[in-house]
Amino acid sequence: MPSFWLLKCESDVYSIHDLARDGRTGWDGVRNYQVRNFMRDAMRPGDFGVFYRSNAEPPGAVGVLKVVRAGVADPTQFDPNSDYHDPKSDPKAPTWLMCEVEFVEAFPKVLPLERMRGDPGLSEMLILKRGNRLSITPLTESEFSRIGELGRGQAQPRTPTVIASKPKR
DNA sequence: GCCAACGTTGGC
DNA sequence: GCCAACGTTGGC
Repeated sequence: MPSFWLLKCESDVYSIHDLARDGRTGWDGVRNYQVRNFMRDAMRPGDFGVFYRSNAEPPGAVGVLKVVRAGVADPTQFDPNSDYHDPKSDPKAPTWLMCEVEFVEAFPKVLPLERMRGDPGLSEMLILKRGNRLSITPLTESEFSRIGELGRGQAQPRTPTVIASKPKR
């Protein structure tokens, strides 16, 4: 039984189109202990994730990815030229982990954060809670599938919209 | 560019 | 181990 995740990335750093092009990438640069522990203790190959873009106009969900490896040592911590270099980290016991993900799909257009905020099925989603800044958060299966429906534009309206028109004479 | 929220750091 | 100061995130 897979788990489901929402992975945030600033869109000018790495986009869903970059992932579509690369096919597979290391989700590196995580420097938060809680998120590291998610990747170490709970994330497993075969899990699915929503790719979420932050610091973008509009912010929102842009596609789906699949976890192929989890809890892998993040090489950027040992790279003195990287913004994520951590000189205190011991190569024999790396402080920071990453996961590897592969492209699954890009939504035809971004599903804006604002749209997700308005959806009753997503009201408990952590990303919508005030002050939540974790770059990876768990999703329930129903949140994951709802985001997929909305993102693909296949969601049924809750109340059928009838366009009233005057009969032509 | 503002600012609320949160994590981290470091003096004591 | 407390907690003030500081840095970062990220929506708006």
